[in-house]
Amino acid sequence: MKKITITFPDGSKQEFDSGSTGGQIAETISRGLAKKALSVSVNGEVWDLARPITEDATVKILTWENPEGKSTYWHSSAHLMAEAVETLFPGAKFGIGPAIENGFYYDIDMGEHSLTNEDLSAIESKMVEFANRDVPYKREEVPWEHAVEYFTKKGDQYKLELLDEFKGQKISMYHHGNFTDLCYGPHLSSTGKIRFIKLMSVAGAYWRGNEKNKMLQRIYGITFPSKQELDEYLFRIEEAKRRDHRRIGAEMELFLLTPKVGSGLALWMPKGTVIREELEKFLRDEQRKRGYQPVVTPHIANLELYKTSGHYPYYKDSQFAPITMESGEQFLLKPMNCPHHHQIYAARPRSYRDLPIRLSEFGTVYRYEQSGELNGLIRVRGLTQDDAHIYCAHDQLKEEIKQTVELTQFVFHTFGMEVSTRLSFRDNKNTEKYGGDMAFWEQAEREIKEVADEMKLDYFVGIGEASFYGPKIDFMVKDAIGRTWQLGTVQVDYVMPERFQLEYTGSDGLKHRPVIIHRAPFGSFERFIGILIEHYAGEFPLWLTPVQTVVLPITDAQAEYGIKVVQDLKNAGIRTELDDRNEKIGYKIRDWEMKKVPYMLIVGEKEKASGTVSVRQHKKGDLGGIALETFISQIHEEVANKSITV
RNA sequence: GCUGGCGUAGCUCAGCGGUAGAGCAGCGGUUUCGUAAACCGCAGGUCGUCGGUUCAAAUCCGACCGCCAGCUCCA
Repeated sequence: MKKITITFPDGSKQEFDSGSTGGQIAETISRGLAKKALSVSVNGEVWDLARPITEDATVKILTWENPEGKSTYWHSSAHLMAEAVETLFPGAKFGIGPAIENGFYYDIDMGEHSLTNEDLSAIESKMVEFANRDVPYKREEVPWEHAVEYFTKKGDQYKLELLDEFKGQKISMYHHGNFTDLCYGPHLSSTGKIRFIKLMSVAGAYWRGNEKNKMLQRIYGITFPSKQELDEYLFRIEEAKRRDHRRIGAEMELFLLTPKVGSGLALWMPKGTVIREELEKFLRDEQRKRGYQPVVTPHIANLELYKTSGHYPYYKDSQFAPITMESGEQFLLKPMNCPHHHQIYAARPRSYRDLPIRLSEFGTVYRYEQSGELNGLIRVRGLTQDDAHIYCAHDQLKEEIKQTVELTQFVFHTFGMEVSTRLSFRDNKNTEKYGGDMAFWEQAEREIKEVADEMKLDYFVGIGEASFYGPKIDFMVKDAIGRTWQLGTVQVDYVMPERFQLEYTGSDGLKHRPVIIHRAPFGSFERFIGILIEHYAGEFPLWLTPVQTVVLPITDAQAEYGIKVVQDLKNAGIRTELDDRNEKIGYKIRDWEMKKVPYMLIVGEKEKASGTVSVRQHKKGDLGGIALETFISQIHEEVANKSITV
């Protein structure tokens, strides 16, 4: 019998009979591992445990602890779900059914039938029943014609369409129970490993992600080997719901979205405005330190300006229609601040001595986002960017990029958010999406990568994520419950200087083109505050929170003292309210606890007599009595430090 | 924009062919109270809008509007 050498992740090697399977190899390592094994990585490719290995290979047994193992588990779950659907709805036609980050889905053409929640429960029960039969998943490799014949007979046009791409190749099919699917694999050894099943939702999805294609019904589900993990997952979903900025925003009266004003047009209420202004102040101060010059520009501009920039034709569909005057002049509600800033740059001849010029503006822009895209503050139609444009000479570019990256990182760290970095480059296969000379693009991408390397950023590259005028560095932040959001951006632009014929005179006396950096650490105040609300679950750090302290007199006898305390706090620049309602102290405490106010100052006879306040901290409880002046200086310190309480 | 689901009091929800309900919030009164809900009372809704079916529509049907989830898009 031929022998093969298997290399393990720790570098150790062992001989096996040729044709040994991943499952058998796992057995020789340990019983426990064999039991936990879901699939096996063979030379970096994920295989079924039952697939024979016939050549020397590097092998890693994959379990629930490995992303690839989870993926195998969920992919098999998708097949199990497909079997349940086919049993309950004969004639259903199947698109694709992959594992995703959290669980799996299957896109299904159900003909006229729309799936209901009852259907989902029925499918879920069927899945449990089928899983309990504990039948094996079997891989079979068949000639292409054979696969075509099978799906033709079954009438599954989607699978046939997929098969078109593999003409003449060997096709792998997977069988389990009464279900057969076209599939690369890999799969679990048997359905019995799938233990706890939850179908989450059903939604429409275009076949192959193309909106010209038919919309299929997509069922999302997730499965786990243990009840505990399922419960934890469901709990996380509840937690995300609890943090929903739309709910908290309404409860805390931060902002208002009403159809009476218009979809996606947020009104900032007094308390939300406090947060917004604190954020503005924070950034304004940081930018001033870094040599930015604030500018202000109007909300509309001549349409020609946006024809010059290229924004108008390119984003026509997502802009509010131009305003046409009787004279024939046309104006556009501004979708971008850049062309305005470019005009300020171009207002007079510039010397190399002036550069870099950093123009900043909290500029409000309007974009007609598709109705289905609107989402609370996260996606709106009127938004204010923390925008800036840096005009610099080419030899200043890398240093300027570095500074903007540093500013962005500083900003996110202030909020206690973990940042990861994506270099967003163009997709070479789809060049008509991008403006300008491709030589500039190559240069810009190279420079961005150099900066990222020099700064030792831990980055990944996103192909096809560039904007139409240049590559970007995008910052993805992780919030308090582990979700990632794309926020800040730094973009290098060689295109707009060309389009606007921007120039400066160099030390050589000749005209040169500047390079522009577009950057926005928050992105927009709307989106950023929406994310902050969810990140903090409405429990903002003291420097941001709309109401920092509330004074609670115990009875009317301390009302006057309460008023004095409130006034002292206000004089000290602390945002304070007085709760002199005729209610018991327990009631008031409960009320303000739910309003997430960081500090309650309870004043009774004792405090009145001694000129102190009894401090109760949100979620922490009674901290005891303290002199008012001491409390004020503690608050000042906490605000100045921008302490994070999460 | 597309597919599906949902629109009942400020909020959370019940009612699902036969005169619109509860809790919380609000307002009035009593109570003046020490660290997460005192008590009594009052008020509040053309049941998203418009049309249709019916003796009768919050309830059934249709269109529109809005919201939610997903898809597509995101300068």
